[in-house]
Amino acid sequence: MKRAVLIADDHPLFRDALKLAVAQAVPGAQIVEADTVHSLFAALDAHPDPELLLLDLNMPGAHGFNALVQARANFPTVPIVVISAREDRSIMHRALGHGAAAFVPKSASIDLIVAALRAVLGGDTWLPASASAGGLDPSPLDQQELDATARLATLTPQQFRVLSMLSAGLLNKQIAAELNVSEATVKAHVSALMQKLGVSNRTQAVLLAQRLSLDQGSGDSTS
Amino acid sequence: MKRAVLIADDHPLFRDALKLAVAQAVPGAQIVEADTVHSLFAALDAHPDPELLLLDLNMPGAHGFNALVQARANFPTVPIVVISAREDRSIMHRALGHGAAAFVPKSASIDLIVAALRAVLGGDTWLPASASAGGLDPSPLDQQELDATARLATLTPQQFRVLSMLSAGLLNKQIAAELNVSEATVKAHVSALMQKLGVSNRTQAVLLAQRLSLDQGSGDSTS
DNA sequence: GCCGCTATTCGACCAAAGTCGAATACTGGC
DNA sequence: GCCAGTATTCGACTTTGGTCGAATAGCGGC
Repeated sequence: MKRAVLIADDHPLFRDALKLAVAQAVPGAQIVEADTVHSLFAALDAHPDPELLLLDLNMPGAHGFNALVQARANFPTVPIVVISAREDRSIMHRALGHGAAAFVPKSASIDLIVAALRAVLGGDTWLPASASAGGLDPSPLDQQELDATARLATLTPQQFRVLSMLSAGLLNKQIAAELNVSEATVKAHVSALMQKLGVSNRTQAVLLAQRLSLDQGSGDSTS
Repeated sequence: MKRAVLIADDHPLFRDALKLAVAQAVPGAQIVEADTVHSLFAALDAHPDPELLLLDLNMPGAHGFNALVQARANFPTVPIVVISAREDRSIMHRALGHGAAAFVPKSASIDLIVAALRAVLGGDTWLPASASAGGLDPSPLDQQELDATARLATLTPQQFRVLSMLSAGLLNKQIAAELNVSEATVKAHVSALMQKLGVSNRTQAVLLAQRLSLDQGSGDSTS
């Protein structure tokens, strides 16, 4: 059986465009589509070792780099090409910092996308020319953010699910019902993930998770 | 005793510029300065009924519209002129939506600032020309955000302090020590503010508070 | 196969969070 | 001054959250 290529984007038209690009870069590939974060992970469970994952940062259920970080944590071997409508250099470098193999702006031409996919399949990383143009810092990727990402990456799949439910403000009881386990189990997961994240209560865990979820472009402080 | 004019900005040079403007608009005014959110509220306690408050959105301790909302909640009668380095129309209208009487970009000339101060002292609201230029929507100010702001505005001063400490991930015990009250009191405040915010546990309260703290300009979804 | 490692699960126990009722104090209107 | 409404405070009780120790299951290496 051929290894699959996963396309995760909530916009059908854009998925079609990506399919064209994939067909050129990986002739005969089995293409699997997802339009939400939930269906993406369902697809990943069904195809645990895809050749490539094309991931839109702005999908229903996706907040900031959460989906990327979670995918990287659970399927570390899958090369991920991040797609986004935002094109600032900051977000490109942060995507790579979070483990993406390439960043493709939605405004890119098919040819450019194909070039990116080929580079990634060859084991390279890839960025559009605009990412390095303009000089200035190559984005040190905020130390706190790097740290937080490293911690998040050590979470197990279940712990990830629990954390995301924590971040929705759910009670342990509700999480237990959702996951069909006992409340004791949820508590154990919460304890474990809090230790990994280096925090001492659920609120701090949620706060840490939130920091990765929001792309506050900011960059103010001019006077 | 003359009523005071408060200037809250962390940049000394810019405070000087604002002082010049205030001196022109309110001759002989007693000017009180603050460079952090903390010192701003100390100044408000010392001068509970200032004639005017000039507030920079980007100060140490200030996250998003929090300082503005908190000041409005505790000192509803004080007209507030918001200062910011950001100049997008969105932020201007949101500032007014959160109760500011005027919005002044940091790039504005002294004359413009004076005009704004005079308008506010006369009871008017004031926006730079660029706020209405460019057509498009007059900013419906996200329904959720309006709602959250309305709820936050009903909090008492103590409840506000408690909420901000909740948002730092502190335990009730730590908050109690900080405020020199018993843990039971903190719990009572937490219960009260949760009811006002329409949430059922501290994590949800923190989540709601966070939503107002981050100005993620976003506005994506182009394909 | 056997062993060590980790993920997942759980129950029992203690600590923290949240509810309820109530007392005190302060404010603004009459 | 008096009253109504609200802010602030607290103790007692209940619910939820978090720790500890432990059992089971799966996975990769030797």
